[in-house]
Amino acid sequence: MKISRPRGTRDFLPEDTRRRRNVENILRKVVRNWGFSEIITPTFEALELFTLKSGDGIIGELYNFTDKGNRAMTLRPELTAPVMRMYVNEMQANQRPLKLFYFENCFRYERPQKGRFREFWQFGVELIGSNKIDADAEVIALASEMLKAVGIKGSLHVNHLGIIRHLLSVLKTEQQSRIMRLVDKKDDTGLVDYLEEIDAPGHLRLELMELISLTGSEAIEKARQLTGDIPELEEYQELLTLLEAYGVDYIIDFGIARGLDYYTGMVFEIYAEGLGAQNQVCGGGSYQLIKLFGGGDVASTGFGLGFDRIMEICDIEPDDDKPVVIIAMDSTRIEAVETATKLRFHMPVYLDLMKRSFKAQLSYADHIGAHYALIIGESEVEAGKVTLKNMDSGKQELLTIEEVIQKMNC
RNA sequence: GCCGGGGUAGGGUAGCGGUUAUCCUGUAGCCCUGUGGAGGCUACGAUCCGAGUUCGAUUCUCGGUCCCGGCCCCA
Repeated sequence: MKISRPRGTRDFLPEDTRRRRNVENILRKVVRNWGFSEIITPTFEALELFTLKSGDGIIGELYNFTDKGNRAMTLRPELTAPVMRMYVNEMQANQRPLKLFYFENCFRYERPQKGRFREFWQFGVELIGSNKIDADAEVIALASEMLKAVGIKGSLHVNHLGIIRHLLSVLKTEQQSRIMRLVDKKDDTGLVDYLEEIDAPGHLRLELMELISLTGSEAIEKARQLTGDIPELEEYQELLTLLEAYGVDYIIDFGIARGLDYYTGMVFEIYAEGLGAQNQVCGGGSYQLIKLFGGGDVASTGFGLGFDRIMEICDIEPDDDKPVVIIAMDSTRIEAVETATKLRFHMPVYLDLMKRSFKAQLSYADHIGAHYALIIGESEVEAGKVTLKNMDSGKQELLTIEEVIQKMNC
């Protein structure tokens, strides 16, 4: 009986895994250098954690189940909620800001397509405890730096929701969120229809439609003409100034809304090319979720990077790990094992496990792309040395094990 | 949940009603029991699943499933 892999999941072969781990570690290094600490949360959580955040509607998109104690559980579909839950459970007394990051797999019951899987990996950052624009700026700059570190050019779109919210403040809360969702989807006709439906004031319609179309260097000034001098606009300007100091290229985009109610101010998204319909590689903003999970009124800002999408367009290759292949005769197998054991403290070593002929062992070394073969035959054993053969040049020399270690630069 | 395009050895493919199901690559071994990469030889290995049409289906029809892309959704 042949069992196939579950839909939307992937097997990562040795080469894929090496590439992924490599990129993953590059990202980790960057984030650590920005002063963030890695955390791990459970692979499954109480279902309520996510319905509380996103509504019952998401259950259809979850890998949820009832456990043997009749508890409603789910594999995590994302990590922001778990991290906030962890904060509320364990870290409320910690000094702020808390700078946390994670790299974990998530699960969503969705139709797979390019850059979208049922099991996927998210690399995310959450900065908890600061509601200052400085925190927002640092988080955006970090996202931008991470992508740069793995050689991805993306376009970064930033917005400050305070401005659109100011404009909409005359409307009811639920009308506001409906509008935000339509803006997020870039559904202009839907938006016009809805404004008509709720009979929004004419000037508001015009101002809103103009605001969300604003982008580019003049955008702030144009927005000011629409809203007048408001603190949110000041703050936005301050954010942009900081981003320039960080050396981040950004695009002002009043059309970024992120569709969800818990975003409070700054929001951003990064798009990359070569990904088809799913071209967003990063999204984030400042939000208020901690209160929802029973904690205090603590602001956070963070983002998630779609690691699989990054891998799709990232062409960074890991360094060769210079393996050495030991080639022995049947009569020198014991010495070969002993030598391998010593060398394995210093380098990757292959030993023949197939009882192959001398020639076939050498051929194997060639096939796996080894740069060095180490010949241990009877004459080498007699001399108490080994023959190191350079597979590229074909040259070989008789050396002691210590000399081999030194020569291999370990 | 919906729409489109696809499933032939491990990978890449040809055949499109009757073939020992093609070729390349791969893997194991031999030619060649202390020197690899080339070549030759041998072996291994496939029609996604199930129904239907037919004397006969890899080929045609339907259903399922999986893959690819898109819609919806995107926390």
